[in-house]
Amino acid sequence: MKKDFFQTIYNSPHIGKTDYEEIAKAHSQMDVRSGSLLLEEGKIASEFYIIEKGLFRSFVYDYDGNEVTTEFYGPKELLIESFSLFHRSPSMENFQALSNGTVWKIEYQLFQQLLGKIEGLREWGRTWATSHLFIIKKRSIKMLTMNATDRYLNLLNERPQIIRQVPLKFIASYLGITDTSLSRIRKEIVTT
Amino acid sequence: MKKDFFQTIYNSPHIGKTDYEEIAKAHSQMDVRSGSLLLEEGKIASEFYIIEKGLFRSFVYDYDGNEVTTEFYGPKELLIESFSLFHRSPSMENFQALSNGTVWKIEYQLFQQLLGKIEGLREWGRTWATSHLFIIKKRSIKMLTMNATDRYLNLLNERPQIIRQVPLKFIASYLGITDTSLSRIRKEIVTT
DNA sequence: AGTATTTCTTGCCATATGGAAAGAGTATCC
DNA sequence: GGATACTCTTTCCATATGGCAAGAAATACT
Repeated sequence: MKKDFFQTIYNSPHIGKTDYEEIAKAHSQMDVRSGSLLLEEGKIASEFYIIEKGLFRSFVYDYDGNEVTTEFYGPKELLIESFSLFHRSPSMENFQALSNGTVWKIEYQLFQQLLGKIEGLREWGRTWATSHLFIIKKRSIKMLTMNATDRYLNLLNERPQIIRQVPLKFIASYLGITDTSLSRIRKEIVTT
Repeated sequence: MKKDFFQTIYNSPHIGKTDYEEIAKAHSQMDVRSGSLLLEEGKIASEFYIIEKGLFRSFVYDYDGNEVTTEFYGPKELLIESFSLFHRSPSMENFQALSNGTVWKIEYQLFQQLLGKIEGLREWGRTWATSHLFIIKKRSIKMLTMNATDRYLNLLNERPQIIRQVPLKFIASYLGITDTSLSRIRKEIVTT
């Protein structure tokens, strides 16, 4: 059921049943084809997405114009560039579908209206923001303190399905190395 | 004037004069000696700080037990481990004074009360959270896309006073390299 | 099926960074 | 003023990672 899906996503003890119905109504379903972009660098995000089905990634361009994958996203995760969305400023990141999929989209204005009406949703937002901050901090610390092999093993452990479904070059740039190096690391691991 | 200070910190068009008086009253001044810790890993943050004077850093320990500096903080910046504070969970980070200084401290409970009373403060909080998220994302992208020399030059450009005042080993661990490497990089830059 | 495209691996060599240890320089303390 | 503890640089060598290019393997297209 549609309502249950949003209850899982916007999970908070202070959001009531009728609130979830209103939240559900504010989202619209959207099919996405593999490779398509849901947000492009430089544009202002006017909506965000909740993934129902499929695999996605966010990426930026480095100084040499190479794509650098910053995160992978799967079902029940949010595809949101919060700074661009809430500050109405150009996005730094790109969102791309890595497979065909289905997402639930919600417009900025509509979400702001819900935030104004539902205190529990504001609370959910604070929790999301602090948790997300925490996750990004942890990732950035890992980038600093672990070597490439350990980062790969860590990803393999935490998100095995990513490794299986995603082309090596995206995984490599996510780990901060070249696809050549990742290929060598894989070989090393297999033979160990 | 004390109130002006907090007006600069919690800057928001929707916070009134009397609100700022109440906010100012909720903070207490505290002198800090160089080297002392304001928060330790594993403890639950029960307060946060606004820096009036002095230089601070946050750091974590890597798998080998080495300290890794995650950020530097100067006057008018917040020393806050938001996840620990708002989720009442053990802190991942440590806060340390790198010089003698003065901070304004506010207790969790007191801040929660202010948040409950002042809508403008909640709005300020949302802005702070999204901006902070953005800053950390940018930093983590820099770690991925720039080499050590460029990261050093970038820091030198953005926060020259850090380079002048902070021991090289802290800067090195912030950049994700050893002090030996940073020393070599410095030499290379001077002769170029 | 057959061709084109993408993905992955491998080899060779260059460069960046690390680890350990020694020594020089600087600040601190009594 | 001298002892002590930091701080920073330097050297030697080891290891990790990158760049390029070729080829193999897998996948997509018609």
